[in-house]
Amino acid sequence: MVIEIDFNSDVAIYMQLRNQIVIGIATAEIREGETLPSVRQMAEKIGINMHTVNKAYSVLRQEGLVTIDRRRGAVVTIDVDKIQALEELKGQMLILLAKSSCKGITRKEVHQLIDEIYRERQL
Amino acid sequence: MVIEIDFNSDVAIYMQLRNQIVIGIATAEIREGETLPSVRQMAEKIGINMHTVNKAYSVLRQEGLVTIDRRRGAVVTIDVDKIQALEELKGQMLILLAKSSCKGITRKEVHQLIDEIYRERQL
DNA sequence: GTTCTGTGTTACTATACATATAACAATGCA
DNA sequence: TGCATTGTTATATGTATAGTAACACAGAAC
Repeated sequence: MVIEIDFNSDVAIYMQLRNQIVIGIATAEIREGETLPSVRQMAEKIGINMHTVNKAYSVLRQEGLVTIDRRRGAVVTIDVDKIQALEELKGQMLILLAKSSCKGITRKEVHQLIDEIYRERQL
Repeated sequence: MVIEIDFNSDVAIYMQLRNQIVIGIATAEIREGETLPSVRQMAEKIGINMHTVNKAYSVLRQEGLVTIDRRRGAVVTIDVDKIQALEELKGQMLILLAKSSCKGITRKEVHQLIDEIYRERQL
């Protein structure tokens, strides 16, 4: 799994990493039960600090996507709480849609964009 | 326009304010050409610091939703760059969809949720 | 014209978060 | 046992968030 960090982005490094791992899990590039590289390995691979990787893994744990264990490291273990996930999605989606609506993007275009993303990324 | 801030949220206050103003513009509760309350008025109304409001307004300016002028304050002036808006939307939507997909939310459910949001909030 | 009020802006401060370095503690293997 | 690898803790530093106080400009009131 290739991970690319944009150091000029205003998105925090640990968040960029978290996002790409989430995408990796969603696209089955990383499967449930598999172990993520150790914080040191991952850190060296992408040229950031071990601690920043640790933070990303912690966020993933808090989001119920991995479990962390001193022996095995971070294992992809999805804890599905669909109701909470839907609520969360709704709140964040509202903000995205509102901004888009201001910019003249229609409901139809949003639906098309979503299908496009599912198709392109094989979600 | 009623604005509510959750001081226990992990979302920054200025971002919560920005979000609610974006929703206000999207739902035409605030129309193009109208002026937002002055930073002091808004700050007092919702019980936060003037400077935090200023930050929210600055973000809105950077996003091309308002223009700021020492005389008139913050005026809703939408600068439509649809191509850029679509690109931005796509990037953020991908992350949302990936997370949702991990949690077992289907493409169909996403489409339904979007229609639900448009209906409920009259976007 | 002068004063007063209201506007955003700037300077400065305190706190929290993001990121990094170094040392630590626990586990597993040779 | 001794070594290597794991996540963790302690500490430091730069950046972002949020706040207080003082400023400078524009317009209204007088």
